[in-house]
Amino acid sequence: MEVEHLLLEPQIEKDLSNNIMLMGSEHSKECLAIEDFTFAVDYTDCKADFGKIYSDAALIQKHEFVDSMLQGVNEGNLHGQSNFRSICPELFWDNDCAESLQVKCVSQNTSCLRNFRSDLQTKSIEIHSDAGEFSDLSNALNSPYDAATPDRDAFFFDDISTDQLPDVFRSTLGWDTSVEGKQSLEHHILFEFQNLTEINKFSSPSQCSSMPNEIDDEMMWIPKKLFDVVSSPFGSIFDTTKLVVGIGAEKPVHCGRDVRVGNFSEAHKTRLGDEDSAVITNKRLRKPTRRYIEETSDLKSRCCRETRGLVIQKQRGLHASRVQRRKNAAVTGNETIISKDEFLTADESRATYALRFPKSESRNNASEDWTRRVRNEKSGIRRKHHRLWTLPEVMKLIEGVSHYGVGRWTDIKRLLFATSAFRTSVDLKDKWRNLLRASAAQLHDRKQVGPHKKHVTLPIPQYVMRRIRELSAIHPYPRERKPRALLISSNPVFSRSNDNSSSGGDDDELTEET
DNA sequence: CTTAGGG
DNA sequence: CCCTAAG
Repeated sequence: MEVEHLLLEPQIEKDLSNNIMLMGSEHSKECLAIEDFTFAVDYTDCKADFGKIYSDAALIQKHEFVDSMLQGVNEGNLHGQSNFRSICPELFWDNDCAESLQVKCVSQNTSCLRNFRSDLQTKSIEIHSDAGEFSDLSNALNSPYDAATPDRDAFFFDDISTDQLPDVFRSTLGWDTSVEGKQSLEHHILFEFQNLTEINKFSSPSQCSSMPNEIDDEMMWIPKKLFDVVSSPFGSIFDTTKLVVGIGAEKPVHCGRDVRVGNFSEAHKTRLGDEDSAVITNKRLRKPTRRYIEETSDLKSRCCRETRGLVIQKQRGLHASRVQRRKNAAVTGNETIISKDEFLTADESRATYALRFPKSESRNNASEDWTRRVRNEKSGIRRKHHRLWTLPEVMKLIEGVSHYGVGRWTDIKRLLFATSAFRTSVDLKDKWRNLLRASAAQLHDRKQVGPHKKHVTLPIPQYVMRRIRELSAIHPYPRERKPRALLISSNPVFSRSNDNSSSGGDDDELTEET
């Protein structure tokens, strides 16, 4: 039943005008209001106010979109996908859990209204649109709109010093960045953070398993400019209506694993030889772990797709400074196994967008990063599957716990992490345990040590921490480590009352510890 | 197979 | 993140 209502047809249907109307300015408030404000309270008293940050952008984006749709309707010679998304950035739920309206910009000749994939809660239609006027996030952040909300970034980066930003980036997004400069980094983080959602969407196993490839082809083209800038503070995973609208691309970026690369093959064959790109070997250096095998087979079955891959040893982060990566050795996986398609994808993407998206290859095969290995490390036993938890994932986990309660990890995994093959239910459990510890430790830290503890780990926003604590009160973690004194003291007392005759004096030794 | 818990 | 006991 949980799933059933997710499969319901959204009200937004084939009628294009309805779609336009829905996104019109006069309806913006309804759009923002219909959602379940799970974090409404937090918004009001929290600095890291994503809602305020992004709601503005959302409105702007809606206006922009409507405008250009009305203006450039007849000029569409683009074949790109437009994604217009209005969701809460901290609620980057998988799209399985929400309805998505996808508006596609196609050429005039092929224009038609088409609704497919309704079984996936994704409404797709094709319209005319000239996306040339759309700006990407960088522009948006520097646009006149910025004046209205000059410091919306500041909400998020308030407490983060400049030299910590790279760490913040890495822990939030899961990979390193080479961007330098406070402003650039902040924008970069925000941008990548948003893009993350889009990637998750496209790596949905339901898509690859149930959708014909030819449709995937279209679905996977990511617009060159701004494909996911907008967010607004609404939505819980279970009743979120996402308006996914993006901007058409002149040159498509390939993203995700579920797509045919098409005629890129030749170009990539040559590219494979480039010293810059990668060294390819046919063998795997280590025997795969059990987990690796499981995940591989899991992916295989899910995607009904050939998974015969190449083993690619490649330097990640070609554009990042080595020094910086060395510092974060634990996260620096140099050995990556990805399928051929994915590699090609990444390469193409990097070649095209190296300047703007230095790490776009990481993002593009983010769904495959679970195959990453951590090499060397002082001969130490490294974790072969270390994949940092991103903030969106943490938010999903929290929402899952709030809906299911603690302990129903497989349920949470099924509904919220269905697209994340690398997150097992055990991982969710572990992460929750760690989150509890972190949230508890944070309280202590305030009183105790200095304010600067060096954000090596993901800087979880305060409101997230608060929510975790709320949940931990509602759903106490099973047997969360009691102080040892309690355990020791309780047992002897109990046994003494029942067992007077045999052991009288010995008990005192044990109970002394109280 | 899932969950809890130790490491 | 890994491993394993227990149900």
